Amino acid sequence: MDQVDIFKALSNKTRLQILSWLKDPETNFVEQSAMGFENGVCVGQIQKKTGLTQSTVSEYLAVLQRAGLVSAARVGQWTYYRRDEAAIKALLARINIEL
Amino acid sequence: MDQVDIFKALSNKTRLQILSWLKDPETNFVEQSAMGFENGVCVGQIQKKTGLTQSTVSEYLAVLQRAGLVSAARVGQWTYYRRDEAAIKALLARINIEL
DNA sequence: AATATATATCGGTTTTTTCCGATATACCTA
DNA sequence: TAGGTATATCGGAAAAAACCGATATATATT
Repeated sequence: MDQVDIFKALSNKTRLQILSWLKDPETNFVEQSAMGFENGVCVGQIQKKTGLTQSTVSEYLAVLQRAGLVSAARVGQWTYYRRDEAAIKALLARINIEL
Repeated sequence: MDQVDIFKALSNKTRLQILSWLKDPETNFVEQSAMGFENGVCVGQIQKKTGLTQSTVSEYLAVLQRAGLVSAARVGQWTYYRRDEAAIKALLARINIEL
């Protein structure tokens, strides 16, 4: 994934919000507390919070994943997304040098 | 200028290249060496290097400027653009915290 | 097997971005 | 003032992104 595509992934208000929410799932996705956040947050919870349709949010999560900013884990019928902190850190390091 | 718009400004290969070239004008814009780089690099030099049309490059520089990434200085018939290092630094600091 | 739930994918409409050529504006020089 | 050069702006065609609803797929449950 090249730099331009990473910036494109970040060029959308909703996607930036999702990334931000995923920094603190306990606070931002209270409904999921019962099942815990070990694997991240499932699509449905994120979708509800954005107010956009399921298909749109699914696509947005795919964009973030292709950019390497989040990772996905399928568990049963759910797909959980979480930030890929290592990748984000690496990206920041790179941007700090290159920009 | 909000975060999304800054990322949008960075979501284009040519604009990223321009930003990168402007880090080292002496190396990247040899033709302008005679007049020096005190005020930055003039549009024509940048345009030549991109291979795009004059109007496109002018618009791209305006996008970078609106994002606060470069500043412009008119001198005679020329407009010189240069990186706004302070703004870029501030942006990086913010991204490092918020992303 | 049948039904239900969660997510992904597909096809389409609308909006935005990319890039162009033509033209306008600003400045410089004779 | 007239003509030349540098840049900005305008109008538009083509490509990409932002969404959506409908449908497909995967898993779970009965």
